[in-house]
Amino acid sequence: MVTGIPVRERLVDAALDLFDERGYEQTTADEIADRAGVGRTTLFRHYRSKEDVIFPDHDRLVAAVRERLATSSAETALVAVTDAVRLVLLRYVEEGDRARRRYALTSRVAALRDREIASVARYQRLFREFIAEWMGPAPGAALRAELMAAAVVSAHNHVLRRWLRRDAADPAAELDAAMAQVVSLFTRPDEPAGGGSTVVVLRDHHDPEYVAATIRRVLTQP
Amino acid sequence: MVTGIPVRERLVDAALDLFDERGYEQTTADEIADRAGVGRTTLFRHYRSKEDVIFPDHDRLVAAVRERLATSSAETALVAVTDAVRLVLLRYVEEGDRARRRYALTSRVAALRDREIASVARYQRLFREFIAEWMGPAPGAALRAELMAAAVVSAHNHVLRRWLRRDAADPAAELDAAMAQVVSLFTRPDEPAGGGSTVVVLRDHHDPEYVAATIRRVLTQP
DNA sequence: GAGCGGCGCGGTACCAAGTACCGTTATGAC
DNA sequence: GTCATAACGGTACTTGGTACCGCGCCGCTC
Repeated sequence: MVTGIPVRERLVDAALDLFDERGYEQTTADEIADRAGVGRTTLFRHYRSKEDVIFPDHDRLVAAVRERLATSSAETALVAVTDAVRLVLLRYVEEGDRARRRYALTSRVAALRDREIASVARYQRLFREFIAEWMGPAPGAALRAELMAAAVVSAHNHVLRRWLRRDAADPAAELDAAMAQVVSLFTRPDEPAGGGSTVVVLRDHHDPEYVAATIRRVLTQP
Repeated sequence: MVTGIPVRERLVDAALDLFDERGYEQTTADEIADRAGVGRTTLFRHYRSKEDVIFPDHDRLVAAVRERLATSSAETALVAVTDAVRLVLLRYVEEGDRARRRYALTSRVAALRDREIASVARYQRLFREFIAEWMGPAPGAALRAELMAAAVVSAHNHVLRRWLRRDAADPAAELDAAMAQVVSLFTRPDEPAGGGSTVVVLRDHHDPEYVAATIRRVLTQP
């Protein structure tokens, strides 16, 4: 082969192009392999299935999330959760245009949408288990953990979709704000009932202006 | 045919039995049809896919949920949501043992678990759209609606799983309690800040004792 | 009772995803 | 030069799912 572009990349490009041109179901694995200049066998050697070609390595990302969650104490649990979910968001954002093309496909093709949802559910499960362990065996904690995990993932999805639709200029900041809202939602009832305390979780290397802006955003749109 | 049992039922029983005996992937569509005493064509005439055999008519249930949500005003929105999600729970509970067998399968087989998750996501989408419309175009409402829809579905899943594991004697009551917690979670911040108001949403035909018990449960395990 | 139209069913053939296996080629170590 | 390894391609096979055709059964009409 003349091209220096790796096989995996060529396959992804070929698949995305063909899915756009002819639709997902109408595109056969042979055609993808042909356009990428490889055999059908090679396609399935690199990707487990036809869907897998356009989905990133979720397994690796799930592992990264698990790792980030594992390195945290009880005090830093919420920071770990926020960091971990930001990890996922940034992975998408790094993909840039490719993530947007995938989003356009998942919006049209039910099979791909289901696949995406199943992937997200794995993150949610991770968060649920982590939060449940963090909350301990108190009565009602299991439900609270499940609700909070769902909220975390939903916040992520919300911001991600906004970014995919080009409605979010600074997705990381929006995620921080959304996560702050989630955290406040689930920690407020346990507060001393002072009425209106808000918890904001941020990474440690933001500049003060950014922190101020984020806090302002959280407080002005509760 | 001698048996008076409908074909669809025979297919479901055959599929569940075979999945238990040999596992899901190891069971072929031919075998299911054979055991049910019909041809392979007939199987795919009644069910769109091999998975579909053991999953209930989600389409019909989704339609029922949509219908229940549609018949509600702004004041009764939360009651409609609670009723609708209870509709889904009770549909599972009515299935009884069959739901439990399916649960055992979805716990083992990744493909079936993904399928189940995708189905649940459709309910969640319905709730999200309904709640978003109910909340209106206020800033931050879209996120709040998404969080609340996720919480509603999670509450349902939590109770459902407890019932499937035989940990819930009265799933309807538990769902009421869980939903009350969800509603309070998302309505408390808008309250006059009196500190500790709890909203309980119940069906209108419960007897007073039941109402009292539910309220007690909600207040004692916040 | 003869015809007749709809309906549920079975069989065959076909398509495409995914798997298993084998042969080929290139690359690099010794 | 030889051998080992890894990546690739081709062929054949299994299986889920679709399309199509033909058969038998039931009820209806005349």
